[in-house]
Amino acid sequence: MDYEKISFGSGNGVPFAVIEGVRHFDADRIFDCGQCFRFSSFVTSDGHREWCGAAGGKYIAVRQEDRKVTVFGTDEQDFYGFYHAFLGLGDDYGAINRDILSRSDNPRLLEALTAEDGIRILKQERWEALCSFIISQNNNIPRIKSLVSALCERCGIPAECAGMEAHGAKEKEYAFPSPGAVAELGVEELSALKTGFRAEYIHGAAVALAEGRTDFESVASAGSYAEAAAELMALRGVGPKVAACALLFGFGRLDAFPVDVWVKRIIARYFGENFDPCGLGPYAGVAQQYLFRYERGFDGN
DNA sequence: AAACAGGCCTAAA
DNA sequence: TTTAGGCCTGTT
Repeated sequence: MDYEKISFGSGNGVPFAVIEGVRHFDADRIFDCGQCFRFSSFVTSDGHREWCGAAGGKYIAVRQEDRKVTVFGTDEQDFYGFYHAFLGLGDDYGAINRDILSRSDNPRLLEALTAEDGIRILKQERWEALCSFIISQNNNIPRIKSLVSALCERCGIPAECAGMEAHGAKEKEYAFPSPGAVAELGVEELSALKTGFRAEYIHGAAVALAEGRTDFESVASAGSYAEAAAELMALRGVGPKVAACALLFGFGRLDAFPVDVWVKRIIARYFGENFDPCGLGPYAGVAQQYLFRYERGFDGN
């Protein structure tokens, strides 16, 4: 495992978890690589930079000091119930990196992995991941963030954030809304949130989930990547890229390999025409994130 | 001002 | 089966 010890405490009425001796964990790279849209960096009054946002029904703040990571806003029960997996701490990135490198001698991949080591694939909630990436199409990241945040404020239930003002929480913070809540909004209201042509995609997916016509359990237990992706792509507005992102970031399918314009460029330039992501093995999606972030570059917002 | 932003759908070869 | 346009909206 990639850490030595986890302990818990509380201060100023805020519970926290402390992960010590972490390796392959870089909060900046994790939260600033385009995989999630609800976290932003915040500098506390005592000068600590943290990544803060709502996930798992609560507002949390992640602070990293070298090999020590503190997660504010979670107690032991929440932590093992959600945030441990959310932060990818159940995955062994030392082993993942070795596996990736054992399958490819591509110099660009080695370079990217070396430069971007510390990225971990967040295990986000399934619907949040799917819905967010439906929204992402033909949008840039700042706008995706603002649309997702508008949606949460419009119909998400309040996220627990007591005592978290010192970590950048506003008076009210909101969890990502359930499919039912989004379905109830209707296409009109979704449109009013400036989601544009995606409004009917979002609504259709929300209804399919709420009615159980699309079943995430079934997607999660699909025998192959292709089957899982096909179930998601039955939804209007969900193509190969959005499905891959949902599976990678929401279902823990680390073999999912989203191909967007950047990755297309990377493949063309460094890998060649007959590139097959399957060749990168069961952690191809992790490799994709290394390559993607290395190529694109992020500046921390 | 025109082009583009982490795609997808539809129509047409 | 593959390939062009068009698409809401906002920013540069």
